[in-house]
Amino acid sequence: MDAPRIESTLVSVDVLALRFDPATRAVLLGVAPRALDPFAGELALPGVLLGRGERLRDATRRAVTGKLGVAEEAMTATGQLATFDEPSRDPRGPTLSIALWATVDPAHLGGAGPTWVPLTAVPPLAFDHDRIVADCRPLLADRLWRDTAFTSGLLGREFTTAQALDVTEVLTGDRPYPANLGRTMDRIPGLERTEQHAASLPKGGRPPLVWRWVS
Amino acid sequence: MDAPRIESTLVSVDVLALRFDPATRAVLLGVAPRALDPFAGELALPGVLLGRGERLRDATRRAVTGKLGVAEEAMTATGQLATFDEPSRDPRGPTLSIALWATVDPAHLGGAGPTWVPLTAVPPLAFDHDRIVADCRPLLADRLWRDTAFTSGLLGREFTTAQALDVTEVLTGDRPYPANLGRTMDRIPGLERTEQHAASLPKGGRPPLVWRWVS
DNA sequence: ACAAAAGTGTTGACTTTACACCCATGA
DNA sequence: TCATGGGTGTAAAGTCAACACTTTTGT
Repeated sequence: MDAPRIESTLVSVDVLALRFDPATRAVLLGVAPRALDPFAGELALPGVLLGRGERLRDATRRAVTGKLGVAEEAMTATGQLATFDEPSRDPRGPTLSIALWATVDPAHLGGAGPTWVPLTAVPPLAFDHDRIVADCRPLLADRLWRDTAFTSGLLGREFTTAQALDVTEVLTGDRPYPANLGRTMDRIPGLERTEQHAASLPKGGRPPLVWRWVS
Repeated sequence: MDAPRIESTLVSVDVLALRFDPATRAVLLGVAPRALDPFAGELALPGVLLGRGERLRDATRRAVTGKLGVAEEAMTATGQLATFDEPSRDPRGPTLSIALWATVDPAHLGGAGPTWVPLTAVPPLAFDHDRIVADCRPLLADRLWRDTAFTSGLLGREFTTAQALDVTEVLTGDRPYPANLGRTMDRIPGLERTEQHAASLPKGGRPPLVWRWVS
């Protein structure tokens, strides 16, 4: 807090960019092959060095647009997860890593395809990113249905019960009964069940309800 | 994550150093008057600039021993809370602040007295430290009885039901029934009720049970 | 004995979980 | 009309809050 006596730390922002894919019923994590020296060519979380005076949210945006090639408008929400301070995590030297989540709306995805891998089957990543993903998974699960920014960012403004079931299953590890999840969602302020039903599924079956965020 | 294009951010570590005082039945926050230029003389959370390659826990230790004059052995546990990134929070320039908690054992307190203020009545602090304390309060309350390192650090290796009631009241805002808190504690792994009873209270009344951490 | 404060047992309300049954759709 | 899968209602199980009552101390 006083005069810097030693050279200050580098701070990187590493992002868990998430989107839900209704077709494969999976939550996908955005990763990109590294362009430069350490771990060049290997997959890694999108990350940037935090600029002086830069806000975490802006750095997150920079990482997702720059490294993943996702359009700015596609980013729906962001938030903090945790900080990783292992000095050896970057071979170039000690670097603090602040992990954040960001949700991406598949509808506004540009053409250039970043690599999206299922959150349930993340391949080995560069640096300590495997550990970051592993440590942050329970934090993400905890946010679902309790942090509305996160939940609505992931599911979009409108979604069906079936999609809600899928997302919950991926993040928490088990699939709730549809009835019970419906009651959970009924208790969430700003979320309402509509009269609409989604287009029915290829295999038949009753078409699911559509839910919508209002606030 | 690549070559630094802009000057990197300064990172400070600001600590919510907490101890429980059975005599006044209060949770106390350690603060210290600032020695140097910005806000000199005003009270502030103990904080230091994070050194290059320094671990957060070490910086926390440095802040608590250096700024509060608390002995190294008195620090019982530490943990992360949140990161504050408002660029204008430090008049000297943009500085990231990582807030952490640390628990201090009153038994090992040195002679030199830092300022301990009740967590329920924190005076105005320098920088944005008022905001940090306000934002972190619910995070602390959430950790009680769920994070054993935090809880045992705050209450010590042995404590009475009465003290547990007091700490819970300060952090959560209302005082549970002794019976119900006892049942909550029964469910915590590593915590056991002993056969001992504490010395009785000045005003009379039944002496409370002693609880002890085992693991 | 009385007041104070902690501990015990129990009850009712509420929440969570589970499941049997009903409905809507494609094949 | 059958298989598929979501929706409804409900009942059992579990959790939580409240309180009457008992126990142990100081005065």
